[in-house]
Amino acid sequence: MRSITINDVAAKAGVSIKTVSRVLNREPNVKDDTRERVLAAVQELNYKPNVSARSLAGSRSYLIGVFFDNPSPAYNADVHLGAVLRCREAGYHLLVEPLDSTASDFASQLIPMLATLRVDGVLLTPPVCDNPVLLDALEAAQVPYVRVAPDGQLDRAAYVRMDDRRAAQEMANHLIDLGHREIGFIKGHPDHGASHLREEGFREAMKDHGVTVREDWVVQGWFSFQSGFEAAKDLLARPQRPSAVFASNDDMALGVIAAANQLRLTVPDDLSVVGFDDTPSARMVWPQLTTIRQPIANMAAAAADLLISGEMTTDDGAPASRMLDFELVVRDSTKPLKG
Amino acid sequence: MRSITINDVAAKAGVSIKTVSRVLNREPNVKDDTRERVLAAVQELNYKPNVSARSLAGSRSYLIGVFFDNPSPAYNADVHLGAVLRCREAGYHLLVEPLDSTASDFASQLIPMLATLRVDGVLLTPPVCDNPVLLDALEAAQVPYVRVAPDGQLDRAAYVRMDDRRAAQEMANHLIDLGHREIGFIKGHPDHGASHLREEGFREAMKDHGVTVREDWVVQGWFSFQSGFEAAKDLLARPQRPSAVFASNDDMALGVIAAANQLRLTVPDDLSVVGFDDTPSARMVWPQLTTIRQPIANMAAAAADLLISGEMTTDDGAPASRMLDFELVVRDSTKPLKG
DNA sequence: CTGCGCAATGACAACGCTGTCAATGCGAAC
DNA sequence: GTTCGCATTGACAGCGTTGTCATTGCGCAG
Repeated sequence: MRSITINDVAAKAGVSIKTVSRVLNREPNVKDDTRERVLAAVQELNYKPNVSARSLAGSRSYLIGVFFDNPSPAYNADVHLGAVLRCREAGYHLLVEPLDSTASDFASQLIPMLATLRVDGVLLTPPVCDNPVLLDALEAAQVPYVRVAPDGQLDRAAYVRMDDRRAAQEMANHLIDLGHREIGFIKGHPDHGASHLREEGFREAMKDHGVTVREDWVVQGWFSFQSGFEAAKDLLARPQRPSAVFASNDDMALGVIAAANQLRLTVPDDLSVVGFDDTPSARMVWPQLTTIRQPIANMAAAAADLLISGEMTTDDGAPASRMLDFELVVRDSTKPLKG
Repeated sequence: MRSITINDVAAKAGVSIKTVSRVLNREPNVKDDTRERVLAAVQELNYKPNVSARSLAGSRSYLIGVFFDNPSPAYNADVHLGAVLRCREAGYHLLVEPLDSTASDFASQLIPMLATLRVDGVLLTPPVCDNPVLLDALEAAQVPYVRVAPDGQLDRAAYVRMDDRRAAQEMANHLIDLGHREIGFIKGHPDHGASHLREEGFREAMKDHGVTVREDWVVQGWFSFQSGFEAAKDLLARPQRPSAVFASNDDMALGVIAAANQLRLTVPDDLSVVGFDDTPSARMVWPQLTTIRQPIANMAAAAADLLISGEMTTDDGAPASRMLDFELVVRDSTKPLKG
């Protein structure tokens, strides 16, 4: 099956291949008349340019890499989906590259890969988006990259994120609006910037409503089910216990629900529980979890956008960035405090 | 950053570029001496061939596509991971292509994509691996493909799978070994071949041990949490209820646990529950779920292997296939029947 | 009517590799 | 010593596109 080349199109449209190339690449200086004739031929022959030839001849590869080392498959899947969809619109394709950032030869594995592929850019998701070794390597290889939900070094490169702080604030407001005052909080992994933002948001909401945070009800967690389970068993076994628990992510919130079940507490009657992330598991329990939906796919799409359009810096030279909206998803794990 | 080309290597090794190419592609008729000299130069310069140039000049693209339309992100992630790892070893890269098989222009979207990319092969996962439109399109475009865990039409093309039937049998054996005789079964989505295999395995194990299957305890589910939840609420509310429930997948098993919790039944004390798949959520509940771990990543790796090696048919012309081992994962949701 | 300037188009090399085929080297057979 | 055959190597032409630069066409000022 010999496939259709630019020559076939050129012949059919009665122009040179270069003119076809110009039309395809939206270059200026083509008469409208000619352009239409070419497009018609393209359509009729169902011509699709050969990516390999394009990238060999030109500067772009029409390939975007996604690097990740995230334990949550749901997160990765959302990133892929969002990015793929946007890429497809622009004729790009997505190359996925799981990374093992714990490996010592991590970076030395990477650079050759970049050299082989000549991707037009890469999309970095947590936690690799905050790996300085990786960022250095990318910059050294002059590969453009956009970070999704980075923790810090925001002035280093373009990024897309959501407002964790304000989301946590809204979540806390939700609990307070339901009448809760005795609210426990389970912190996330201290190495994750989001942990701190979420805690800050929680504290801010409490302060705004003049509710005191009981520090002995603020306990450390590690973003894992197990850590949430144990933190909750500790918290809920005390003589005085909160009427609501705000876990910094869903996995821990599920741990809280499991612990409550074990202690014969009914959620949400005896205890309201909220999480953060809206992972698939959040709906795999009863009661289904009230949580914050991160716009992961949209963030990835926005990141792909920046990469494809090349708008990696603002006019004044600072890294471009996008802040996307989250969504408070109220389900069955929260309930107004009984009179 | 001009990158290193085959010319640089050839110059350094003092041979022609064609000889370098021979070494790199493991072609015969190169003196050991020469080969070593070339490899040394490759090593020293850290040369990596340009994929675009390779695929333009040669027949292979060193790209493998993964098509999927699976609602479970964890499943997809495992597939990607397994495939990527194997691909990387062989210098291949993975292109992910989520498909929307419900879209009407599904196939017409697809063919151009294949034409553009010239992938060396594609990996098909459920449910798209059983989509006849897709298979037809791939065959028409002469794109080799390997199916992971296909339902039927096994003589059509190469595939990799596990023994759902025997896995279900072992799972049932586990329950029977624990002393359970009153076992409920929640069927999976009737359109999925695995549903039937799992049910058969269950029935076979029961028969082997001379235990009668109570047909009123065999209820229909749809592989979703909700369907498991509702099936279990029905099943467990009856005057006579089973001492164990075998759900055809984890999502439904989690539904069973949730229903049990709601009915104030303690798992596993009052009821043993088992699932199938070992999804991440299986560990996000208490008690953690006894289940079957599918070798998803390994299946994907094996599929990539077949694609890369080109061993798509056996010597007698039949499609190649691989059957991989599963694993029974015993956790906390099963317990010996009391007295 | 001529000439200038810019828009529109095309010819051709280059991208980095592989496939084809010719050239060379070398040992064995005569 | 010659010749033949095969193992080894290299020269060169593509692969299908884009970049560069030359050429053509055309409207408008002089």
